[in-house]
Amino acid sequence: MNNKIVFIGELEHLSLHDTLDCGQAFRWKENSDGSFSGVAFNKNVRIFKDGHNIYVDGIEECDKAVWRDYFDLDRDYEALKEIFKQNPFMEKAISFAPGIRVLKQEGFETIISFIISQNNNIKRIKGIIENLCIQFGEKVGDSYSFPIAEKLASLTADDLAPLKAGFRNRYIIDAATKIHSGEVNLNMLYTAPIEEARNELMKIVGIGRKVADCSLLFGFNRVECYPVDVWIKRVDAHFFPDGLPEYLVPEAGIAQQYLFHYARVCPEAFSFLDKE
DNA sequence: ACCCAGGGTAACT
DNA sequence: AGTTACCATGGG
Repeated sequence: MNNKIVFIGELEHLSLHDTLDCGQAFRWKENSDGSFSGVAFNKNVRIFKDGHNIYVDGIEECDKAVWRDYFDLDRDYEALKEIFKQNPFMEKAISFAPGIRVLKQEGFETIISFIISQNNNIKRIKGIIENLCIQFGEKVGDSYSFPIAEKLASLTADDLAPLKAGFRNRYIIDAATKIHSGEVNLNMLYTAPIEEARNELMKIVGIGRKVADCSLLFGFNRVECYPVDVWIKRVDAHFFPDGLPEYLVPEAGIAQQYLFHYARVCPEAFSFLDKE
């Protein structure tokens, strides 16, 4: 294997830690030196920063555009954050983890991952996905690729029993089957009107609005999607009872990721609730 | 023993 | 059309 280190881009305000471990991706592992290892686009890579420079170790020069896309490097997050900060709670959320960027991950992997995420916690989601890859993926370096739709479509729900994903097993199989057959068309999800895209994904048993929105946001770069999970429900109830302000709406999904991470990780976020 | 986790489905009013 | 039990599993 050609273990080449490729320069991806230069960006001061990108934190690999905040971005790769804020609950949008589940397969990255932090190394002791602060770099991250994992498998994406069928390659086992290591990502690290040197100063402001971002590097991916283990790819070819021609893959550079894919990885720039993965980190959404051509979007101006600093300008976005300035706009978002008009809201005081948003300002706190951004200050807590300013280096977050919303990734553009692989579509199929994202869909299956967020099916697994439902009524589940992040630690366990990671474990189930890792076992899914080991069991049904292909060996890539010293790790495993995410299984392709064709492979999962050839299985039954019972075949997934070792994953301990419980009631989600049949959802995974239904998704893989409909995607592999073309009954659910992933290509349209990038550009279709958002309601149509959501409905396309919701043809799959086990995908409702929330999982559809997470899939579209993290897997298809649909930044207008605002997935509402239990944490965002709390945020909305206390800080956006009348809906999101207009300046958050066009990229609501990006705002959502700052809010989600802050609400979930920082105990201070809802400390005002203790005053009762 | 009870409650919760990046929810969805089916079966109720 | 709006609620609610139930769905597997593991951790607090």
